[in-house]
Amino acid sequence: MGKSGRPATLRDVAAAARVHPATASRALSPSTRLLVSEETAQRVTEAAQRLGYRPNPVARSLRTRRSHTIGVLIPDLNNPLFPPMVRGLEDRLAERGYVALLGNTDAHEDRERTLFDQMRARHVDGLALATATLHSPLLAEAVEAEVPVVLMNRIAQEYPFSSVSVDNEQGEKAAVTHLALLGHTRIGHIAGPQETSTGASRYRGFAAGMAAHGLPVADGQVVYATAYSIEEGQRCARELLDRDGRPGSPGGLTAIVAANDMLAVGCYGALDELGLACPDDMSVIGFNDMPFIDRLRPPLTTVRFPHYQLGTEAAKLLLERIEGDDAPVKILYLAPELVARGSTRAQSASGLTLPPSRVSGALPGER
Amino acid sequence: MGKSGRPATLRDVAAAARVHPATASRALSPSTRLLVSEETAQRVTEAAQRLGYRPNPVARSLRTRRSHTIGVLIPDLNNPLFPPMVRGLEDRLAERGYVALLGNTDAHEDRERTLFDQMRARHVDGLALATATLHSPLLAEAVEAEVPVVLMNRIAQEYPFSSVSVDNEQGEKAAVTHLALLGHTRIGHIAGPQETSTGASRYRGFAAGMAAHGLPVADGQVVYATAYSIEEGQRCARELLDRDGRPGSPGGLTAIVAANDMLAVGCYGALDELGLACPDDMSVIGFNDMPFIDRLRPPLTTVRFPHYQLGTEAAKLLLERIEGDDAPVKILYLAPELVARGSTRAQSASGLTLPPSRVSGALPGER
DNA sequence: GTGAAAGCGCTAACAT
DNA sequence: ATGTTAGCGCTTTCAC
Repeated sequence: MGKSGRPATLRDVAAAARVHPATASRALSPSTRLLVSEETAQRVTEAAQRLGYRPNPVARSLRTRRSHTIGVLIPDLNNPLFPPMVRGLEDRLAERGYVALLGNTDAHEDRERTLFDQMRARHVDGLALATATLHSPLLAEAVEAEVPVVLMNRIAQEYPFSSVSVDNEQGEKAAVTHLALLGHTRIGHIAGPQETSTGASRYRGFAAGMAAHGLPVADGQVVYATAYSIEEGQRCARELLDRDGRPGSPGGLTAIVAANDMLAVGCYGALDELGLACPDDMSVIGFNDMPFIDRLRPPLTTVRFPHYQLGTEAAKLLLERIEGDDAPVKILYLAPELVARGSTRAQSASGLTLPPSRVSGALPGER
Repeated sequence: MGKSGRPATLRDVAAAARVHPATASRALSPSTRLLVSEETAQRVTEAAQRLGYRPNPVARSLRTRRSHTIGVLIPDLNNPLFPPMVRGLEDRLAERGYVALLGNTDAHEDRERTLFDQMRARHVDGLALATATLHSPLLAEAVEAEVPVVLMNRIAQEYPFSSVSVDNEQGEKAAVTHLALLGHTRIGHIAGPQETSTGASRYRGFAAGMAAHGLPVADGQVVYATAYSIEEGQRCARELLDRDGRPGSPGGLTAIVAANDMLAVGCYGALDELGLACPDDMSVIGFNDMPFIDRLRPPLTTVRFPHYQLGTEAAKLLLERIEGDDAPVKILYLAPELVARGSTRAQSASGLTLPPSRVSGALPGER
């Protein structure tokens, strides 16, 4: 802060260093510093220091047409998946002098449109999109406006956008393998909403996993949730157990693969209602490894989803596109990781529960 | 978007409407629209529409020295308290055309300083601070720089800052009352870090509650956590139970009031270790009503903290100070609410557990 | 190596 | 009611 009260400008620094403002500008910008004699550069730097000069990013943006601002669109910050993702993104962006403008769409189409427009108006240098309902108009506009975009946990093949997602199919397949190695053969699936890419790909992973282990999937063995909520999980689990008979009864399920942790928590509720115990009567496995999910009784076995890294990687890809001259579009997949906890347990072929075994230790990527 | 490719500027609009740019500016700004004839205003608006004109907020900021941006400093977005708070803030700010710049300090002093400076450099119109380690230098600087500030869940009497917080003392007192009405008399407290305002005020609330019910507090009956973490909760609970003897033994505790939910979850862990059951052997009560805390076994009785409203109210107070000419500084307290769940249960004077009773229904504000 | 001049897009004071 | 002028603070040609 200058003595004067109002913050020092480049002009003030130039005056103090007895040079032209343009020279001061050159001396202070790392990229142009070599255009200026070492001696004057020194003098300017020192003057800036003395006056507590801080460049005005607004003026700079006006001139350079770069705002050093990234728009981030997510459905809802309260969904526990997003805070770590956003932190990853912001941490990485901050390192490079960017800040994030966050918008919650609540999966509302017009809210999404409004936020998109507002961010464009604020001249964001790039966009990171994690919204579930991502409609082509937005993407097409982004292409036309040449705004760099990175997609988080979403893929849009038809657009030239980098994206980073977790390999959901592979993760859900690993979940099935985990159960299969524990001796389960009659495994149900609570699928996520099929219009979401996670719901669809995890369902594919489930089917692929079952097929890989030669396990049949009967009609009633999959129930589709209409939302990723505890209530839906409970409803679907109820339906699954009704249809296929309770565990213990012939042909009854012995395990449920839920498309995410919330649905798995719903399973716990349904099992409670029916007086069944997890994992004794039924093994349950989730997806995401949400915070505190390891504190439930029993601690939930789940497929960990590296949320924070999803954010940092997305930031990297986006910055590449923004700053690199010719960075290619990249489609990045992060490997999920099975986390075995107390909600899954070995099962004999006869339908009797076995004591916990070490067989699960053989799974790659497990901890 | 104009045909030309590059976005339309005010100049373009003015040209299209055959008026001077200044007139176009007046016609487009709600506050100055009355200075212009209805007819030309119409013409300008239409031209703007046609050209897809969007004002450049950067240029506007440079001119008006208002950025319509608010800096928000929190310790860590991953802490489940903050997402709802931030959403409340952002939702309210968005209504008024403001956006939030979010910064995570991780309770790191220099990180806080860096972020503070960056936000000042970006000319935020105001600051919302929820950082735990809030040092006077920052506050003093904010005063000097005349940046409006609102404190969230913090109070700094010595500064002219509005603040909104939950009445922690009152909330913790209600927790004690809940237990007292259930018949508990030997109640321990796991206090939060005493250098945080929440830790200190909840401790006061605990003491006040005990006093109000004529219950003595022996020396070993309070243990101080050094952090709001599950691990610390577990450590403290262990210590509490060691010191005062297990429940059942004469003089042993029958209930624990933890200064927040994380610490309460730690209690669950310690009870598990010792082979004790909650609520049969020991009642436990938390603070915050974190998401999913109602899904633990047993569901945690806790003091609900209206996080979202804390955010919305903070936004209101801040905008008042920014936009109002002479809005006074306000210190706002939000009332907490006791949420009775399965982790607390009635206790006879003799130390025997009674079946659940309805007595707790009498508590005001309970649900 | 440095200075001069111009301009990013907008708005506010002043003039008419 | 509208046009003129100027300038927010910075960077970037272009001269010298």
